[in-house]
Amino acid sequence: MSTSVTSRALDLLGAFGPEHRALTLSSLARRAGLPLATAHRLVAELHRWGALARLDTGEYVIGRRLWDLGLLAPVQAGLRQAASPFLHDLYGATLATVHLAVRDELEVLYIDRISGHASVPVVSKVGSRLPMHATGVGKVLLAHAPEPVRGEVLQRLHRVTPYTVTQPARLLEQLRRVRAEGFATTGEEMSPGACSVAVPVRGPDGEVVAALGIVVPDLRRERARLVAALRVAAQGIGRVLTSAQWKQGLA
Amino acid sequence: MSTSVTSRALDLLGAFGPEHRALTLSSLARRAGLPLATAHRLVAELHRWGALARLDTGEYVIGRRLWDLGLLAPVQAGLRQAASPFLHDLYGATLATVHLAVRDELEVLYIDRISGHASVPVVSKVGSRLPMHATGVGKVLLAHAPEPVRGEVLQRLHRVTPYTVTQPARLLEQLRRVRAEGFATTGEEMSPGACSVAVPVRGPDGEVVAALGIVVPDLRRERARLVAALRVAAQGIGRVLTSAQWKQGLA
DNA sequence: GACGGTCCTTCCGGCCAATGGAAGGTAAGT
DNA sequence: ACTTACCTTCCATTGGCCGGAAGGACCGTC
Repeated sequence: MSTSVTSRALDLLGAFGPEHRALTLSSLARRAGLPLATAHRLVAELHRWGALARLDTGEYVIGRRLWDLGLLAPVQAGLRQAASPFLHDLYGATLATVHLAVRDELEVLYIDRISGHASVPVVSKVGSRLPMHATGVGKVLLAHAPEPVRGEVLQRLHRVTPYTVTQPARLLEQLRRVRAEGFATTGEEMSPGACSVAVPVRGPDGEVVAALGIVVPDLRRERARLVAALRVAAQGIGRVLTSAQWKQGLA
Repeated sequence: MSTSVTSRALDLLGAFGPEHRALTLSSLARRAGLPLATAHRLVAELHRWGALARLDTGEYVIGRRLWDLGLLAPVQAGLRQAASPFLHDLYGATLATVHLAVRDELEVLYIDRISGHASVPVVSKVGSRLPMHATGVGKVLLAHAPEPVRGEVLQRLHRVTPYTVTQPARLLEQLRRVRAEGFATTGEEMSPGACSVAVPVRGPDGEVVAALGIVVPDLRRERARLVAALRVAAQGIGRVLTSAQWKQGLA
């Protein structure tokens, strides 16, 4: 055993997640694998510092101080900053949910998002990770990912909705077309009633550094217009991405 | 002394701030008031867990794992979510930098922000805190703050630019007008070349829960139109803010 | 090429702070 | 009144933390 105090405290923080935003002391202890008394002491300390806050129900949640800290993280800061205005343009032109995402290991990491009043409800949130084979931005990133990654992902095509592509051969063919045509689409493959289009964002050296996508209820009618708008925005982002700003993002 | 290990680790994290996003090991140790060897051990542990990341320069920055955690914090989550679409509308209508802010003790805390291509460069950032007496959103929040808070703030009107209002009597008169007219303005009081207009966002019970503001290079020409647009957006946000969604935000 | 500076990393024995079982208190459900 | 589940406090034991010191890497400067 011999786990250090620090790592225990961190494990308590790690017990929080998208599915577990509010936890009682005892569930925190359980999830972190700590004796209740120990968890109690550590949680009290985290709470005193402001890393955790306590709701009036007695449950603990991530505190404001960690929110502050999180915002300081240089997670693709250069990319986010460069892309922000273009995302707004794109939203203005389409009034659809707009996504900016990068690849994180075998998943898609959503870096920024805009959704308006009438947008289709979608699962994604800034900071959330979703499977690559079932999202528009995911397919774009997968199509341009290094071969080993693609291999790994193709082995684990789990079904999300009835329309999710789960046959490796079929997905491979789609990826080929993504590279050839320069955009990817999905049709209710991640969540019912949501279709998406996405294009690659290319950095100064021409390599794909991110994907830009939008989610709409129906794709058939104006795919051409959407792809055009996406391309304009993606090119704009790429132009702004000088290597100076870009170096900040870390793996 | 007798500072616990955990609080020492947290102090190391607390050494980061808007002005100090990247720190070397030794400056971390200095800022946290820890012996180098101790800091080294703790930082290594934080790094291993992913709370800190290391740039290729050897400096440490806040890591992705803390970014993830921070996004889980329910810091005005209900408000942010409710307001988001209206912020975009507002940006679309004005093409100016748009701010959503709440009061945090004696300062303004920026909850969300949109800035486009041509917007005036401004200091604010999501998560940053600025003085209330020199910003549009600040004046709105101050005008509707409880008396003790207003008293405190009026005693500390430090000058930021040559145009900053530093006479308590004059600011009080402005706040009176803010309450009467329903909007606040600033003219280069926080940063040169930036003027702002802001209006209150009222919750279900009519109390002021946030402020909505925009920053423009010049105010004289279309103040009326901007105020009108702001009011529409603020009312929209207020309407969406059911008490159910609102309870999440914590002090 | 020796020197002064700043940085990072490793080591290890003394000592003190973290540990966690146990007991007591609260609250809700049966 | 019993049961279950939660939170909080206490304290004797002990094992992990502490941090001075030593060593190494990497600048620039003389």
